[in-house]
Amino acid sequence: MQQSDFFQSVFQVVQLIPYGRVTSYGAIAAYLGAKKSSRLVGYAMNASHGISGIPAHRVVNRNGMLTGKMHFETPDRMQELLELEGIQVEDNLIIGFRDLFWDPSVELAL
DNA sequence: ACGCTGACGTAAC
DNA sequence: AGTTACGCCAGCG
Repeated sequence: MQQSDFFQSVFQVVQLIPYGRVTSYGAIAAYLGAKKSSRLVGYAMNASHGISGIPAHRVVNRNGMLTGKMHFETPDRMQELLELEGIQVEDNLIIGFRDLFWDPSVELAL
């Protein structure tokens, strides 16, 4: 494997995100037991470009803001994909983010 | 081989 | 309550 185990874990969690739901980098990092490494989660997403099945558009920052939209094929692609899943987005901010938030440490840890 | 940057988040001031 | 600084680790210049 080229990517570190941390990266693989991130990809796996991201793929587990249900349709119409979103999560944050920090939530994934916390689930992996490295909340301080939240930056690595975002960085892992950057590596997900060459991997299929990684809905990076469902991963946003703690504010529910589409900070990484600029890294997609097109800056508008991320918001577009979210709206297609029924998620309302305005000014790069997910509306009802708290309600759509999917926490792996809660949904998976159970 | 070395250093800076970067899809974040928390702590400190 | 708002702003600044730091940590984390991999990728790239």
